[in-house]
Amino acid sequence: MARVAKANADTPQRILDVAERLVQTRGFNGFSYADIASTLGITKASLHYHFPTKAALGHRLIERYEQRFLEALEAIDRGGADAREKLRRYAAIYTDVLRSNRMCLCGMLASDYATLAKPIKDGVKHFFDRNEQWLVAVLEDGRESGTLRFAGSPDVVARGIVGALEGAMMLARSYGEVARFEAVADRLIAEL
Amino acid sequence: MARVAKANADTPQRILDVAERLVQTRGFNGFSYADIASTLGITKASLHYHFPTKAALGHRLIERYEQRFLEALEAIDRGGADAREKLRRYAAIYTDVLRSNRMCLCGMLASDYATLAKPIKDGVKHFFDRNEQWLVAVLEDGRESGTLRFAGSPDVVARGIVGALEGAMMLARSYGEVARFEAVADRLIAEL
DNA sequence: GTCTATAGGTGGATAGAC
DNA sequence: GTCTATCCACCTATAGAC
Repeated sequence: MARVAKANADTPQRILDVAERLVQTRGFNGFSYADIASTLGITKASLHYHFPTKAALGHRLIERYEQRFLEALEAIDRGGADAREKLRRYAAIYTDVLRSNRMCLCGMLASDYATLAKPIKDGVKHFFDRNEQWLVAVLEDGRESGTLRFAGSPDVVARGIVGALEGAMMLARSYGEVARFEAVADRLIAEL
Repeated sequence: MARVAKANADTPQRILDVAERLVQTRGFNGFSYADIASTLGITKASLHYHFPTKAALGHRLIERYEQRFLEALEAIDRGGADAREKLRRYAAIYTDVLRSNRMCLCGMLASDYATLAKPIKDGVKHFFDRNEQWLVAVLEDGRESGTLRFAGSPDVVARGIVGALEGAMMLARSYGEVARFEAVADRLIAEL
């Protein structure tokens, strides 16, 4: 017989949910196990049972985030949109994150980079590598089909897009103005 | 009679120098008074004499950083270069910071934004406001003189430039590749 | 203006009962 | 798997001698 639905998801997932929000809003050095514990109503000791160290928690956080991000990119690919519309949907992922007053998890970790453990550093770079790869494919497709027009290598353009969206996101969040991000993102895509 | 030159600059400046580097590399929550003290060979108590609280130190840090940044912009204005060359020199400021393995101080503080005291938050926004104002003037001048060509309002373009440079800087620093930043910055300016 | 000493709190992390 | 209790290192900050 199927288990009766629990009111709460399993504890590791709930821990990751809270930790993810904290990293996205306060940075990796801006929260503690005590913050997560008090939010969930459990003790710090329980957290350490599921994630022995903060570095281990951070590593799992990044794995899950990338996994979900890649799934979102695959969903865009399955949508059958043209290259320009794919870029719009890519930017819309950022907009959605920003609407909840959060930064991109990896954008946040990129600024904390110097203080992070090696596996987390590698996770951050891997995330951005995958983003760039996806964008390069979209840009090449768009250029070939005549949907997009741009000078220079798709590689540099892709890096420019990721950087521009991450940067615009960080600034818009400081001002508390999502519209700031949207205006910049719209223009960025319109220029291609 | 002139004072004999001291081997060290006055203590407050030396404290600010060290703290600035720490914020630019590790973020505001990634360093402590102990880090500054050990670097300078003085005690934490002495630091508190010059800067009572960490927030006060951060506030002074941002004031000094903006002051120097504005001086650099004035130097560009005095150089008599055309609008495009002014943008190149603007980007070169970022490149120089990045070469010393640092992030922009305010870009770093923007990611720590949620954890900062109000005066520091205001300082961050003020810094970016001034950047945008300067860029808008350059963009308008470039458009009128025919040196630059771009669609949309100078305001949005200016915000796009600041965000793109800050974001590209943060990513390039994670990869430890200044060239990554330069390629993106060059293309950004070439597209105008 | 810099020191010693310390307060009072919080950080990540562990041992062992239940 | 969660708890109580605890460790110890570190945090920001202050008091008071020199």
